[in-house]
Amino acid sequence: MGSLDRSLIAGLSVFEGMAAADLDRIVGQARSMRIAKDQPVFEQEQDAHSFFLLLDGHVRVVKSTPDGQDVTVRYISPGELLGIAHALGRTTYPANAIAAADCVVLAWPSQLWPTFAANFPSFTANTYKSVGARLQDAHTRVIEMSTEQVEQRVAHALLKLVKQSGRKTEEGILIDFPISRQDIAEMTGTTLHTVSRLLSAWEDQGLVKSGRQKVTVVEPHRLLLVAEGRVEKG
Amino acid sequence: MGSLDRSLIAGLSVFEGMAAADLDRIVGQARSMRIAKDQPVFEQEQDAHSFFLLLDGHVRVVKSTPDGQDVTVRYISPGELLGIAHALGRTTYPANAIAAADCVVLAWPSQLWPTFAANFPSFTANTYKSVGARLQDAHTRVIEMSTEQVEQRVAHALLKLVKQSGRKTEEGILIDFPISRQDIAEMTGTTLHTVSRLLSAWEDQGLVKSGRQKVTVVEPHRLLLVAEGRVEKG
DNA sequence: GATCTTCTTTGCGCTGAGGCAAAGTCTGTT
DNA sequence: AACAGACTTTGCCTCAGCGCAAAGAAGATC
Repeated sequence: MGSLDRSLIAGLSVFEGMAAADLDRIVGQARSMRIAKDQPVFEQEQDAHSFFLLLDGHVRVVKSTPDGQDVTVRYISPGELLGIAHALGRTTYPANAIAAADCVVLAWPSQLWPTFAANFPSFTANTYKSVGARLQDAHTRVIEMSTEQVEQRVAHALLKLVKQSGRKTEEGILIDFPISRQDIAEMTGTTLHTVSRLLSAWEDQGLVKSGRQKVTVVEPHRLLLVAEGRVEKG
Repeated sequence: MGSLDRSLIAGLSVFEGMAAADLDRIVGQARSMRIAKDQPVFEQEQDAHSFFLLLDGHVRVVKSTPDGQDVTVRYISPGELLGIAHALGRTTYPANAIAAADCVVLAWPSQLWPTFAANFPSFTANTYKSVGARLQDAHTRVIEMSTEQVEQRVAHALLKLVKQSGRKTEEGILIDFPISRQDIAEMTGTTLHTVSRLLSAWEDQGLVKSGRQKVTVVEPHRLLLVAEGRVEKG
């Protein structure tokens, strides 16, 4: 596996406040893996043997319902942990994690977690801080689903993706990995048809430009107005 | 405040696996408080000065949207922690916690959290385990909101309340604290009108009995069928 | 026991958004 | 360059569930 060194992880928020020697000790126990687009990082119900850090690429976390519908729980960007089931007292993964683009991850055996927790208090604290943020996000999601119309939810979802993985282009801000209408529908609790209609309408108004598995937000400010429901239908 | 002793908390799952002496040390630093029905335990945005353990009663955790709608995040039963913002890296409470019935809580200053985390590893692990369960619940909630009809969601909500706070009576299982149609609506992302209509229909079919701020589930099994969408409308 | 307040029920009309169906478009492959 | 497969667009119809409105209980208060 060759030379993993701390430069891979130094500077990431989960490792904030840690000594270089500790980073070395942590990286030293990791295994680096490449995961091709559309391949799983881990799967729902599977024994949670490892936890991961995404170094490059994008991962989609999806839960499948008994009757076969998929709901996207979150998208993961480089620098974030995933699969930390053991840190939350679970022994299996609660969802499927699928590479939304080619990825590079670091993997640690889950049994290292207790040791890490005991020896690297700021790593632990940072990790739980990010768990707190996820819980927060999940609640925000519930609130959006409870109180907003589909149009607002889709707008919010795009803005979140843009913030998290936006890349500036001359046309606007591009969501920097392939994402289909269906994917957006699974994030917002609607159908690909409705998402398609919304994107078409927004394109007519000059808010976004979109194509096959590709969305560019042209006017984030106006899209935010839509997200906040402060725009009447035209 | 008098004599708090470990018998108050021994046996609760968050304190599982802890020595009696440690329980004493923990309880010794707590303050016990009574909170009357409809009074706040803590409020959204407020500085998270303390974290709490509910000893008796029921607490409703509610988030308010900017435009004044309320969404209930969860109901808390005796034995559960609440307000552990600091353990998740936050300095303010993320929501309002309101006594749904008269309550007794223990309170610890938040600044004790790091000490507890360092000195009582199994308490810490148990706490994060319960956070994991909450995250799980929140995701389940998102999935329900995404894939189920209102009828199923309300049925699921009632079953969850029954499981969590049900008391057997001769008529069925009573949800053991006052809960209005509005409260149920805020848990399920619908309106009190729709909840009222559903309860009326279910009452006609003999699934539940309900009254002012009171719901009794008469036939949990049949209600579960409704929750799972395996029943056609009659 | 009369009044007030809060909670609940129910009727009616409307509409946002889903289901179905079919056609269009893009990409990679042979 | 034609084909296959995957993704997207759009039209039309339908209906679950919301908004509005008004009336009906059940407690609470004095």
